[in-house]
Amino acid sequence: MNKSKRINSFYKELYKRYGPQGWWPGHSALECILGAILTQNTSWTNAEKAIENLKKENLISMDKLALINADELAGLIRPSGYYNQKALKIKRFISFVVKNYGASLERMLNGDTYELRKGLLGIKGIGPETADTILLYAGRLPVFVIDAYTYRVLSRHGLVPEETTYGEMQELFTDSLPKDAVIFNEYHALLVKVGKEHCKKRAPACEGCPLNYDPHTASL
DNA sequence: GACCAGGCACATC
DNA sequence: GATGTGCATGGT
Repeated sequence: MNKSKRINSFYKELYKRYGPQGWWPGHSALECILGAILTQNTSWTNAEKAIENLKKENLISMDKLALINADELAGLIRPSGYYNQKALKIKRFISFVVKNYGASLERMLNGDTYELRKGLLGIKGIGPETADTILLYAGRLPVFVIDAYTYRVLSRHGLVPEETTYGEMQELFTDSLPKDAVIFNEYHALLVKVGKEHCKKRAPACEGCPLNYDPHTASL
């Protein structure tokens, strides 16, 4: 079985076992974007607490976030960790949208995807994972998100070598799957799910993994 | 108390 | 190019 087929059958197997995840609908594009920044190297539950604080203050708004100062913002997003850094990241992102898209997320997300990705990567504090998360989850654009779970689950199942780069891994998914944001969303969510349950960082390779995937026989 | 959690930038060799 | 470090809270 070639690489693309493995990527496809792995998805089918995960989907069969865990079903649709319906992940991260988020109530708005802006909320998804804030979540993408706030969850950097942080559990989603902590990022969620920070989002709740912003909601309480009615701050999920381009205008409000443009006006608030970074220190006050930092205080509100404290539970997400790295709060001083993240407050600056959010402010820089807002400035980017104001400057380039007249403060309109819709205008931002409806332009050329490749150009937008480059622009997002130009913002200090937004790297490839965060940029792609914004494109996929806020923009519903067919861009595959690679994260720590993706690396771990795929390498432990022998689907890619350990040293695979972000770009290489993304290319593998992009070239193997239909270019569909819904599938990319589901697949990524399923990888996080199985990663959390059966592919923990310290545990020996895939102890108790229900997938029982053997890369040599490619039995999936 | 150590370790982990849906990263990223920057310094140094 | 690889490797190390700061950023920080909250759960296990």
